[in-house]
Amino acid sequence: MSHTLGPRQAQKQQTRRALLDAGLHLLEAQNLSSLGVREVTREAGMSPAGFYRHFRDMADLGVTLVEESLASLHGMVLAVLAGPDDAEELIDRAVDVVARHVREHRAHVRFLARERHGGVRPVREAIGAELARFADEVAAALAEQPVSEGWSREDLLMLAELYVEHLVSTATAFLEVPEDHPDELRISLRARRQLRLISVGRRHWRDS
Amino acid sequence: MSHTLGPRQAQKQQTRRALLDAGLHLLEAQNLSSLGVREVTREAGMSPAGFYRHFRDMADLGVTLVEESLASLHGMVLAVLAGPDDAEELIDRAVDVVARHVREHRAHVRFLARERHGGVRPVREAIGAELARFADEVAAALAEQPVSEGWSREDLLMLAELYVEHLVSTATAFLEVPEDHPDELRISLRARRQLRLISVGRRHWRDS
DNA sequence: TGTACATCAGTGAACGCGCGTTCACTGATGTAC
DNA sequence: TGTACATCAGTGAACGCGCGTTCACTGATGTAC
Repeated sequence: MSHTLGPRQAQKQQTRRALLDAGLHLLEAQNLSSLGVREVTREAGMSPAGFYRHFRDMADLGVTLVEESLASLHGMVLAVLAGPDDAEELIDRAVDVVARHVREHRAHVRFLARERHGGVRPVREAIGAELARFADEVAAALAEQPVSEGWSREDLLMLAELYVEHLVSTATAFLEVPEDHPDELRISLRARRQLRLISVGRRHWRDS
Repeated sequence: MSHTLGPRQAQKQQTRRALLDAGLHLLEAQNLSSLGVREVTREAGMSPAGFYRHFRDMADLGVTLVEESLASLHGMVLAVLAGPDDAEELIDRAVDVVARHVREHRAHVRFLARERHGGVRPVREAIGAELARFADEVAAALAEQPVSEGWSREDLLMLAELYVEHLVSTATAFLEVPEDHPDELRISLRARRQLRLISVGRRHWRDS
């Protein structure tokens, strides 16, 4: 049960959120490895020392951001995969879900793209672990689809990893274009076409 | 003609190289956006002020690194694509070329992966432009292959972009594993299998 | 070849500045009775 | 309900430090004659 927090805890959570939001905002224009404690607290409107009531250091704040960055996408993509069998429809829905996720969580997605190979080890590793988990779940979802009959666990995982990489690269392509820019359509179409090609390969995998 | 440089110019080039190497080395553990002028000059064994005889700022040094980072891979991949028609053989060679490139230019590849979505705009844009050019060249090379008969320019480009993304993600997968680690084999096998799947899709693209 | 002057890569000192972290503090919230 | 004490989120001052950039300099290299 989610028993209501006392005023003290509620205030603390609010400050914590302000710090995370301030960080997220500043990270649109720089890397975590150059983000400063004073910079974040200034943006959040509090004194520098207060930072340490919430996070040990910037890497700690970063790891928290990783956890919340992939959360919603996870569920939505898996829901799509559990949907209709029709390949075309599945592809369209998957690409739409990614496009929407980028539109609604732009800063989070940018953060993930930026820090996935970034210079802060704990954050990099957290992102890697999340994506690996995601690929496992996608593999499990693929296994449920009729097309996957006769596929080994190993091949399903390599396919899932191909899909996850493709999803990530599609999301980052959306990021490279300003919001509501006409190029968004070009990116969607290309992503769909690539997924269709992979889908064709999948159907003819065994008999070739 | 490459007329020999006088001692003065030769010395200058050597210092410049020392700065680039120092930067490259330091960037194994951090992002460009947190790399300092004093840090690089200290590593290169010279005084801070000397930096400005070679680069306007760190972004300038970064753009130089981008240019030299993709140079050798470019040529090698295109050479592979112009090679034998046999898909299996092509795939094996391509993956080997990537694996070798990562082994021989680890710091450069890490730099590209790290700064591709990093916080330094000119560098990010330089990498994006290089990769776009690379995709164009791959598309042109694909057009020469018999399998591509009947493919539109547009579809060839979307396929080329899929290949380039896959190449990049394979390269970064190699980076995530220590040098000469047994997992390198796992990554190679997975990459080959994924390329094979794409190749199957390609062969059945039109008649599906 | 020698001489007199020009160039310019790299130096070392200096500047003002913002950084991360610590500390004792304060006052609102929580708790025990 | 009221009172007396405990907790602890956020403050403001202080610290020592390394930063980017500038500047006048030096001495080796280049060039004109």
